[in-house]
Amino acid sequence: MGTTSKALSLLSYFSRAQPLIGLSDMARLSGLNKATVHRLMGELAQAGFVEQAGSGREYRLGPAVMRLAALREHAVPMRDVAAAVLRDLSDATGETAHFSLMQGQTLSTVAYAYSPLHGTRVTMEDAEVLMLHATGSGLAVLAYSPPGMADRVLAGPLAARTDQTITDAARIRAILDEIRAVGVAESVSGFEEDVHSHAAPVFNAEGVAMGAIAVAAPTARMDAQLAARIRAAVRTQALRLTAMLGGLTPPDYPKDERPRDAAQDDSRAVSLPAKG
Amino acid sequence: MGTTSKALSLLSYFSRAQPLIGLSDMARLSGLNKATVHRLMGELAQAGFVEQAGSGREYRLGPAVMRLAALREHAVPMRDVAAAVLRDLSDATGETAHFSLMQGQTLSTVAYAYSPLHGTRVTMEDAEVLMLHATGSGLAVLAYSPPGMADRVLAGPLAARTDQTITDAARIRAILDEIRAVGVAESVSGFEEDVHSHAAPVFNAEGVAMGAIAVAAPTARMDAQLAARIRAAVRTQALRLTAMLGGLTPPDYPKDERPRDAAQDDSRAVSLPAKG
DNA sequence: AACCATCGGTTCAAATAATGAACCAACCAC
DNA sequence: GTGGTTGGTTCATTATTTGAACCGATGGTT
Repeated sequence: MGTTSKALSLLSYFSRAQPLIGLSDMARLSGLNKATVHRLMGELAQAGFVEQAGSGREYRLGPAVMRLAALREHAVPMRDVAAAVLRDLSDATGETAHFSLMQGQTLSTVAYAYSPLHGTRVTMEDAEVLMLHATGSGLAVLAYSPPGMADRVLAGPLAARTDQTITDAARIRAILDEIRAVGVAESVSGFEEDVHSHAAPVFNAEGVAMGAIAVAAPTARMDAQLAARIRAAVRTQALRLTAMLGGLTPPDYPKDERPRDAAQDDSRAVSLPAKG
Repeated sequence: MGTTSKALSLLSYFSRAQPLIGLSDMARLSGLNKATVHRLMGELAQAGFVEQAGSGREYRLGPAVMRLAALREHAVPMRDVAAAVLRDLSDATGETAHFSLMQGQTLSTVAYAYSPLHGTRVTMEDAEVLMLHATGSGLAVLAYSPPGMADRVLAGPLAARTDQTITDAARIRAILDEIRAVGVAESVSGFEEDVHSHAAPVFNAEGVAMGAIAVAAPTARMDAQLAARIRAAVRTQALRLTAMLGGLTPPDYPKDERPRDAAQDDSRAVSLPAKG
């Protein structure tokens, strides 16, 4: 790993939960020597990527990222494009819609839209990181990533966010096959309790999944009818968003939703009917 | 300069005008060896800070900056805070208001607000870089930066954006003194033709200028009355924004707008009355 | 079709920058 | 005081970065 990668990796330790990180903490988190971290943070600070917070001498993300983000958004107005699609998607389903993008090894939320239809809804956080094996979006992306990708992720430790998170690699592999057969992924309470999400992949110009859009609904509200409506809508809108972002939906992506049995699995249901 | 700084400096060559940069171009722009640039861009790409655009193999800013920006904005909601202040400022003046922050050696626009009052208005670009010697905001910041700062900037080449840009270092030094006497900076057509801007510094917790807010109006609309209203408003709102961002307005900052002669300079007017 | 100037990308010995254990001084809780 | 922190520094050792030269491919010119 090059020095630059190390420096950039330091930035990834900042999160919503931990916006301020001290020198020693950063050294511990990254596993790098304190002197090394000090120098790297110094360089990052000089470039404005981090700054030292007023009171303590802890570091936080700096203003330079704001400038770069504005330029990125101007060059690739993904967020705006996605916002329009998400609005349609949440209108069509009456539930929360969100769009997440792969960045390195993680999936992070780019935009979301709520529906005013119900008083209760699934809420999202800006820039939330979604676990690949425990969310509908993550599974949708894994199903349509290069083979090595899923292998790498499933080889690593699979943390359980809830007691319904599936952490068995073999079972997940089977689920990925099922997703590929239908084009839509599903997760019930795998990431947050009482959240049932459906997701479909969004492809880049090479036909590889670069992210996913999803609809997240309270499990209490989910039934066969709503699920069918959501699957159809998320599928349609994913195709549309892929096109709008200049991506290419691969030829082997299922052409249209197949007829499904109305019967749902029990509460632990996560997979889609394997039916081919 | 460390390797990390070199890598980060590459990111600064992306701009609104040049969102896509090829390998050879980047090597030329940065003055680094092509092989070096290739490796650094590779590391930046791996971390998601840049990506290679679909068609050519040129680079552009990547999705990672979006995520970091969302976290930064969550930790330090400057943009939101500034947006409210700018709204008030543009309402009070009927003209375009904007807020810019120092990042390294340059001043870049963070947020702006338009007034619906007039059909013609000064328009802003996201993340625009403002020249320190040629804009009201830049002069306001220079006037309230550590002494070395102005020396460094004025020692370098002072480019003329328009034929009314002041490029004489001695003259600018005199103008900075005048700004310090009144607390508000002014620039007429120094950056864009037919734009008259007034600016006031925004201070950080150490009492050093970290940026400026400004009101930009078409020169055709500027008269003594409007100028007086703008000066008062930009001053008030700068004090307010400094407070809201946890900054400290230094004790020697002029307490209130002094009575001024109604007489304006001729068209080349840029300085404020030196009166002390 | 030959030519020339690009382009992005690669190679490898030489040069340079990164590294980390040990060491500060300052701060805080006890 | 004492012990365990903190952020920050030093410098000999080590490993990474560097850049001239070199690819093959592409695209325009003659």
